[in-house]
Amino acid sequence: MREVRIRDTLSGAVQALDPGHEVGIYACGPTVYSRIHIGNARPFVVFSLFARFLRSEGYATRLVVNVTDINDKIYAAAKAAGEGSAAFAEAMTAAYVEDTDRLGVGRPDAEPKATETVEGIVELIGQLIESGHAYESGGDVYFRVRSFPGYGKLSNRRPEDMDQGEESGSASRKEERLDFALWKSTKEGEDTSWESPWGAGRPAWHIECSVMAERELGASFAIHGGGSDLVFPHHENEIAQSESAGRPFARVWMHNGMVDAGGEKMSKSEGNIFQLGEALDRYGREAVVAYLISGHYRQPLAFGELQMEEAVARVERLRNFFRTQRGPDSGGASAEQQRGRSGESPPESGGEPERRLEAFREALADDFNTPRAMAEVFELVGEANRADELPGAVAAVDQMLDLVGLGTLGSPDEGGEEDEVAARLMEEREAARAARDFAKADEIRDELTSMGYEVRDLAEGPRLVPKS
RNA sequence: GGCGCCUUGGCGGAGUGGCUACGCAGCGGCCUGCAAAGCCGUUUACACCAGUUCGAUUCUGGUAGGCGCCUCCA
Repeated sequence: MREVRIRDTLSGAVQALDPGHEVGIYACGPTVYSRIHIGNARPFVVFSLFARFLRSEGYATRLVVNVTDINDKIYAAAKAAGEGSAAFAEAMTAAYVEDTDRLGVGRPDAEPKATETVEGIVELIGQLIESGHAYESGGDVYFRVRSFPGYGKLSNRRPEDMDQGEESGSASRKEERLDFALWKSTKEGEDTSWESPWGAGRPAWHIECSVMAERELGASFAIHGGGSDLVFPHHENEIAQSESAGRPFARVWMHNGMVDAGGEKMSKSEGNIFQLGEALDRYGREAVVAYLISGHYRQPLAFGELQMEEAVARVERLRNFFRTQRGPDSGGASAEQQRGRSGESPPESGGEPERRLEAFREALADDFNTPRAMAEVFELVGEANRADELPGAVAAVDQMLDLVGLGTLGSPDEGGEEDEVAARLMEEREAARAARDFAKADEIRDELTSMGYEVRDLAEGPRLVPKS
């Protein structure tokens, strides 16, 4: 177990995780009012892989990613779709799970929903009212911001500079402009509501995360994560709600940068979105994951056709590494038989592969620096390609890639249905080549190409590769 | 206006007070019947101006430009 350090948004300092305690991670998930886009996938991938890395280092880790399924936009979107908002939210939640499943980085340990947390929310709001941190007004409940001296510490702002910016209509119910809603009374046209001491209504944004994080991870958990656009007001408000109620909250705040398209943040309201499902269809899951880890999680990441094609090429280079390193016969072998992780011996002690693997892990331990880690992978790939033999290289690369959700690249190509036909054609082609009948050999290659195969004549013999 | 971040070679993107990041693309080779894969070479990269320093892309100050949040947002 090595020391893992993370840059903390709150203190601005790099903090080492406490190996003595469970590392509870709460990462804000999506509000389910539409299909998610590439930008939404970034935190999902980053935190899933970070949790995977921590586990591999021996940290007891628990990852929680919530689903916010109560929200103004859900009512609006459901109405536009002519559906009930509950059914709409359920359908969108299912779509979110389906899309993120396809990323192949696993599911979080818990995925609580706002709709299943209302009881706890009502309880917390009650406590805040009792202690004077919140007040009821016309069926709504608001948080009294000036009652919490720490307000602004996460986003580094002074309350007097802020403006919660709600429409002037509802603002009149608040004591002060910067107070924010904890509970909203049911409005005209809203088809879901919950009973509360303040009448029928629903939780406002922010409060559900305070409750779900504590319920799943206990008070004072290790890491709270999410997109950098949530720092204010969302996370600032979570701190205010929880700490005002005497409940210690997250110890470290970890925020990922935005994915931007055309120099601007990708967001649903900007309309410059690229849906995750479409990206998966078009480029494949490995390329999408490889793209998302190609930059440091805290920095903005440029998105575009060029970037995705580059990710495809990068992933293909890694596939080629396994194909050539494993020799000409592995192409058609069964997947289980050729599994690198089980089959190949671990990297030799003290050898180059082991040094690269070590550097890879160290890069991840240093504020989860995935681009630096990937540079180690490519360095080792280059070294192995150059060397006649580099024992342990395949196993080391496979281990590194597995850690960042790209372990499938080490799997041999799946044989297609035309396998037998293709094999026979290959034999015919070899016969033709032996007879120096290259016209016929090229004809057969064209035929194989149309079947979706690429033919590579290696020094050790010919090789069929499914075209990606 | 307030707070924060950023400006690296054609593109993406790390990093460091003095040593080739890495990937993609281009160009020229090697290998090959051809092609692919792989390998080798390649286009004086660190926005600008000062300062600190033996030495700065890397630290300090300023200038210009960009981005994010301050309203829903991963």
